[in-house]
Amino acid sequence: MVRTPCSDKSGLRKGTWTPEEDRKLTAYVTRYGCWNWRQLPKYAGLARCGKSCRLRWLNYLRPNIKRGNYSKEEEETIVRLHESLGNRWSAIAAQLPGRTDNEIKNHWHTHLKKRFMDKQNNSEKAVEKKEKKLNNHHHLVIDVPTSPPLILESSLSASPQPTSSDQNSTITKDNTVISSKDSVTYDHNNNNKTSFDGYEANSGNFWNEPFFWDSCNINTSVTLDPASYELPDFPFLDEEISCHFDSYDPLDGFYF
DNA sequence: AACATAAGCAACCGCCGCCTA
DNA sequence: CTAGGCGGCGGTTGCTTATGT
Repeated sequence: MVRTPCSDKSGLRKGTWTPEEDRKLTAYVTRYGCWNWRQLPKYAGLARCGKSCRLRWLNYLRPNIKRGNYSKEEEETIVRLHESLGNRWSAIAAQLPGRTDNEIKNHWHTHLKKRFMDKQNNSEKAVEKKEKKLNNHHHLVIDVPTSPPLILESSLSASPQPTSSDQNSTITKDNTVISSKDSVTYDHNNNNKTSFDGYEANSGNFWNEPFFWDSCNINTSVTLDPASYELPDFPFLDEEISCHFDSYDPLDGFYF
């Protein structure tokens, strides 16, 4: 799944995230939290808009993200919740730990919707049949179910196809996401190759100092364990701001 | 083998509601 | 009360890969 990297008029990058950008964002958010998404890319050395960073973190980089095939139970939950909540994907995602609203939305549109509609159609046809039959027998009152049954056939997950996420990336035991399909290669033995416009544009303050992973050992994959980083002090020694991060939630990876 | 079409999914866009000054 | 900033959300797009002809 590779999008051609591009940038908009303001010089902000768009499109697929590179491993380098992932590392920068992961390192920054795990260390300092998401105190302000709009400002964050500037401090993290990313030429991305805040929304893009937020989306990337929430959907792919944050810890405890569950990738890969959906279990039958998960699919049943999605269908059941969608019936009661509609397209409120965030509310549905809240009931499925590790799954993101975007992923659930995609899964619904590509897999579950069709099955659900088929079932609904079959159900409606069955009702029509029943209706016809009853009408033929001159019955006046017809009991029409308002919604199709939510029982999923066992065949739905009988031969699950690996998702592209499965095929293209793996998460190791230490929460390391390894992508084999990234369009941008990064030479970790030569960090100079990855000089970054947004980063270079700033000078004379914190962000024209060599970015912190230049001097720390980060392996070639995106590591999500904050403990594996050696990060610098908070970039701005403003007590007002840094006091917000005096506690760290290891589950969410945020400082509060 | 070459082309066309469908499927899958990461990422963007724009709207909305909340919060604060 | 109001306007602006921000985050969150859902719809949509566009690119790659898989499958069919």
